[in-house]
Amino acid sequence: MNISEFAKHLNLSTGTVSRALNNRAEVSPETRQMILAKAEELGYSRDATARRLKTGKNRLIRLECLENSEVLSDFYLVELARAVEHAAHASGYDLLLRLSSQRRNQLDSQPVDGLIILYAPVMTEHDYQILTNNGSTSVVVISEPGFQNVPHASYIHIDIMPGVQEAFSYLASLGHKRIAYISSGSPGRSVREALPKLCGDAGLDSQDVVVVDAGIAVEDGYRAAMQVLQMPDRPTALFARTDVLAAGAIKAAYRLGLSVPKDVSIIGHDNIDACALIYPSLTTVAIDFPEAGALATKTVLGMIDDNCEPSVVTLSTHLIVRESTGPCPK
Amino acid sequence: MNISEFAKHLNLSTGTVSRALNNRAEVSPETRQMILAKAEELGYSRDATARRLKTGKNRLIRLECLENSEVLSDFYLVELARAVEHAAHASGYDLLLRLSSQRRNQLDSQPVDGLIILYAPVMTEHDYQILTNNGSTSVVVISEPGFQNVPHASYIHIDIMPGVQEAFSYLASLGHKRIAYISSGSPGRSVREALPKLCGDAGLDSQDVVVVDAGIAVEDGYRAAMQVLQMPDRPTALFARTDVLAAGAIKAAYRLGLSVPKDVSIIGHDNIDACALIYPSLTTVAIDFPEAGALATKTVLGMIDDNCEPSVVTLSTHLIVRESTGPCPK
DNA sequence: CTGTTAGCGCTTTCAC
DNA sequence: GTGAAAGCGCTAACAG
Repeated sequence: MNISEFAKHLNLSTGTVSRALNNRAEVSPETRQMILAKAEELGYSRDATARRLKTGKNRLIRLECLENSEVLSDFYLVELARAVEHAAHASGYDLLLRLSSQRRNQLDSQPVDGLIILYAPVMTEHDYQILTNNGSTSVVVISEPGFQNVPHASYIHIDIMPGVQEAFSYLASLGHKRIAYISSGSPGRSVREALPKLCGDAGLDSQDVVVVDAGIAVEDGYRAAMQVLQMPDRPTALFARTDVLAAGAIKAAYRLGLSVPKDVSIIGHDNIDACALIYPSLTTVAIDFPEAGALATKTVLGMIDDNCEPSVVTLSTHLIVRESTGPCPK
Repeated sequence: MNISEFAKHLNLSTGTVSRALNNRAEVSPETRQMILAKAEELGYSRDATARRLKTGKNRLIRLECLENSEVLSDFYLVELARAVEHAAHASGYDLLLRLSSQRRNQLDSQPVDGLIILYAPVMTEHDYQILTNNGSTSVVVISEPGFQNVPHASYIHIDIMPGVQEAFSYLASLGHKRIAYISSGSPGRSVREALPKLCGDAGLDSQDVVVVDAGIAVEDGYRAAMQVLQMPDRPTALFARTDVLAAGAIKAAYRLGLSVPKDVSIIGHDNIDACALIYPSLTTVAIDFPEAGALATKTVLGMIDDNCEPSVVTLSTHLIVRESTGPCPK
């Protein structure tokens, strides 16, 4: 049933029905009530497509998780998506999901009002024009600070440094001196570069801190830890860029007959839900993914509905101490 | 730019342009080439909303993950969603995601061509009419066998019994006799009911198998295992309905100073990605979520595009032996 | 092979 | 406070 059929049933014009359904003021309260009741009764609902065509508003945002980051992980996607979906639906927006970087047919791209991109690739002004349908789509990027790579976009920057600093200081407070940092590809550089300051503030000698590069898989963390834990003067604490790498490190420790945290302390990063599965429960630097998702959604909806200017918000991280860390062994 | 502006640029009619863009036969190859090239050059792309309104095809499917199941877990959602998204995009469909069961405004429901529902709730014919827009939306349900609760829907039934049988037989072959099954709410009943047969086929005495009910969280598995492992004649093997519960069971074993698998063997279920984080690597009954997702998508697209009749496909499971299981201790 | 045009279902301006 | 009608951008039927 379309609006004219429905209106005919009520002996009203499509205009009145439309106004009532849109909560316009110019329609009398009784008429509106009657229309609403009848709609419910007859099961009439407006065609969203036609509304979109007419109004130019899609009430649609897309969450885009590109596969080009060395820290992007399936493990926190649901947490993020849940927050985005919740916030979007609460504002009457529906959520499209794109997980793969498959080349899509530009000729047929689904028009959306807003775009939330996780770790956006570097983008030229021209790419941006295509992506945003000539600027008519608002975009917010969730990334680490410094990734200001999409023109006119808002950013939710997740600054991991506060949590990382906390972690180093915490390890220092436990008496650890020799520490290995297991990084995860290029984004790890920020920690590597900040190491002198990080160590200084923690009261550590940066000479005692070794940085090893790993990939993103558990096995990468396992291998990195295996290597580092078999060094002559092995570190007493391992700090990994992701919880996944930390899980690998724990496996390596076990394999070498080391006890965690008695022989070696291990700290992860991200506080993914799957942390709960690990034994011993993992001390980790927590990223608040639900907050990031909710904030990203709020930001993009603000740009869409209230014409907010692009903004940059930086989210912090903090250490959560659980059972995988302990005093430095003698 | 819309199609008439674009057509004007080329000194062609909108009809010709439309036909070219739709790969219709009646347009000359050169014209089509030229149109395609110009579209690329001028950055013209068709408005999907207008196409939808005209054609009645949304090229949209929705993945709906309702929060009403005791086995539904965030841990395999991404795997499933990835498969669905991949298959959908490959066929030119976009994917809407609904994770929460928030009451949505029926007056404004987003029209989709197809619906993939994970663990659908029981549904009356009337619910179905609303859900499917009077039957114009195809639906496929992913669930355990026996959940035929949506009228006219296709089903991807995941029959866990083959894998469960394998697991019991495998434990029997390792010499285990006293086994605890940690179930996860109501769906666990199927295993409880099948226990006599399961044990018979495995050569076990069902008297020796205890079933404990747990919830869905790691802590639930922990508590259940704690209880069971402190029984006078404690089981030598634990089999949990989900990997999450199994992870909890492993934690309990460790806490009690038991070694896995030397003192107690532990088997999980689902083979979620997060299994990789657990030590020792978890022997588990694998559900092929990517296959389920891909098949669900293929099925719903078949119903949409090729008018396929609703079908019921049953997917099986199988045991993956890793390191959390070993011979029964003396 | 190409051009012209009606109309998908809605919102919104303009009359009344 | 309500009705009539234009038109969003496209596709498809029809005409040539």
